[in-house]
Amino acid sequence: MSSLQDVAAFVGVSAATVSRALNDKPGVSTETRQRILEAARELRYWPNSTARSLTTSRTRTVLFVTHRHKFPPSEDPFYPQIMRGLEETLARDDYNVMLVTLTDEQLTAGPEALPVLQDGRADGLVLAGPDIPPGFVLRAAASGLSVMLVDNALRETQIPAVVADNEGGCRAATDHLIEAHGHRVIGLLRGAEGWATSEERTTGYCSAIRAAGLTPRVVSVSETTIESGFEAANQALDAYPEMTAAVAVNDAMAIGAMRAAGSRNLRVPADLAVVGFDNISWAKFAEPPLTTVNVPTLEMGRLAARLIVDRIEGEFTVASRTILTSDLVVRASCGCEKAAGAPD
Amino acid sequence: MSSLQDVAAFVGVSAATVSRALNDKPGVSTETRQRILEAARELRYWPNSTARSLTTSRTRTVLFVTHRHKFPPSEDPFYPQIMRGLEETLARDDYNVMLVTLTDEQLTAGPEALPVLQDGRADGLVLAGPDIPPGFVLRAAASGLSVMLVDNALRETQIPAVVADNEGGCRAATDHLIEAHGHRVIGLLRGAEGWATSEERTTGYCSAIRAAGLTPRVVSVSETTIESGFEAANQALDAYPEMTAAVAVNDAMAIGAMRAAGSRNLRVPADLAVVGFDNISWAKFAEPPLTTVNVPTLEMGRLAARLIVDRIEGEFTVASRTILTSDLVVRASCGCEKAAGAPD
DNA sequence: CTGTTAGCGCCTTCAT
DNA sequence: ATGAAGGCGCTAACAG
Repeated sequence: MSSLQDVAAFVGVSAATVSRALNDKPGVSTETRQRILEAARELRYWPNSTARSLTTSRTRTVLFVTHRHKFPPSEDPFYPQIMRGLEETLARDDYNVMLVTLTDEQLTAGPEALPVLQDGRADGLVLAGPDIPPGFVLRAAASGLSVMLVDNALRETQIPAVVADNEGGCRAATDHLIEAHGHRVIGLLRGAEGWATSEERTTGYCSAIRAAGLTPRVVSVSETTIESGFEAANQALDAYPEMTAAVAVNDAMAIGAMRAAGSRNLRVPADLAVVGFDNISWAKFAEPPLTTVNVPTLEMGRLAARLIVDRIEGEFTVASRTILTSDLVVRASCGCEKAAGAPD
Repeated sequence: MSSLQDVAAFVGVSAATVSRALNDKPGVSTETRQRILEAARELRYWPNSTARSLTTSRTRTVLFVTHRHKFPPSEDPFYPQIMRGLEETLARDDYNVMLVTLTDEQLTAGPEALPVLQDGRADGLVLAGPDIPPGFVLRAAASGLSVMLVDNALRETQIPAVVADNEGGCRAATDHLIEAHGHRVIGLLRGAEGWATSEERTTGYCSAIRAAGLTPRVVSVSETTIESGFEAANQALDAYPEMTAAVAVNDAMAIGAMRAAGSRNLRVPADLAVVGFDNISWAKFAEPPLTTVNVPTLEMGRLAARLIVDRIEGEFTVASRTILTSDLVVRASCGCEKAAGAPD
């Protein structure tokens, strides 16, 4: 590999001049600049990023940090998709993404204990997912690195975040069951308390329910998997026999709920309408196809990329919390018609 | 951030001694080593990875390179999962993974045109997916970086690869249709020619078919998506009206085939048995649940991690091609019984 | 406009 | 067992 020195020697100028020419800095005559560019091409010169980082103390690297179990999240490319959006957009600005998945222990030990966050390898962190402890986020932000949250938010802080409109999306889904299908007894199947997204979705459900003069019926279980959806639906059906519809806080739970209905010989949507949240990849292949709320994962990643680059490069950013709209995707599990046959 | 110098000054020794102590090199008395370690902890010292890389010319970074459309592959976390396995295992050896997704243009332009492959940012590349052009692979390997292939292989080269047993898996699937269910007219739905994995799966199908004294009936379409599976199945059903079973080279095509059957009022598996390949996450939620061949994606990533670290660190590695077994996952779409109800 | 000097933080001879 | 010196490849400050 040839170095800056090689190019300088080749052209017969100093290294400083080559550096200036290659970095589009002023102070080089058009002619020598030309000769330098040609020489660089000829010698197949590429600036060594390590050396550059050492002097500039910028790595043009962003860490995509998630809880290890989230990547891939049990069964769906939710976070991978965010990462892809991130990578795609960062690449345009010549930034790179590094994947960092953290165990529970590492998450509780905190950012100080992680070499990769301390050794100057990265300029910024994108912390993805509601299961990154607030303490971790705060201490990471205090460490001098630029920090962004995605699919998570810390109220009462200035840490910028990109989130889906969980509340609005869940309200829309619940409204749809009430208004388009006339349901009056609608359960909410949710996971553990404490995660921002779950709380927000619950709020959306409750607000739609209350606005229609109905009673909220919430069942909480400890996780948000297919299995726990199965369990939560059974609990709900036992507790509220007159229930005709269920809103699940995510698609995995919704799938579980549909399985639970099936195991009780209830037809979906005739006997029990079900809607989910996330619009994961296989929601459309569920039987019946799942009505759900879309979360624009790719967009979240893209936006996070722009925002973190702005922060790293010291640009002024106003918004500290960006909410992306989450639209209802109507399929068949809510009771709407849906042509079978060809894929959509 | 404190530097090596700071620690040295604090303890009252030279930087060289601190370096030796921290890197477990001989030539430091047990006592000073102790004092240095304590000082480092106290000052919250972390070696700066950039500076270290500059002197050692090692970055402890591996690039995970895929075609951009593969990540996430159309709808399933196949490559994300490989990447996760890679990351998980690399992390144990203090290596990091960077995600690089390449467009068609970048793939044809070749590795020389990609700064990230030329600027000394990484020690090695894991090239994932059959759609990385051979030329790209060869030139990457010639560039001095350590290279590994995953879910792809280049015959007649020494480039190490980790692949699933595509041939054996597809043979097993086809055998199952013949032996367990007595099918005699079995179609193969495949995508474009040229990709190693597709070719190998086709070979497995053909060998099973021939071993049973049957005739291969292959339908090739240009892609391997749900849509193209729909199309291929329709073509096959038109061409071979007596066909009672279909093997698809991947699960997406299998899902498409089941939809095609449905649109012709054929029941799966009664009128048309279908098996897929990959065991993607939603295969088990298909209706009926899809019988398919599992590909151990996590394991592929883990193994790739070990092998590339060995290569980077100059260890001797014998195998240039590692084949991981791919087992048949029997569900209902092949005609076997499968209890409905609770998730599996 | 161009060159010289210095230094980023670390590792590695070579001396002592 | 320890220290001094040099250099990895690049950028930045200061001269000219």
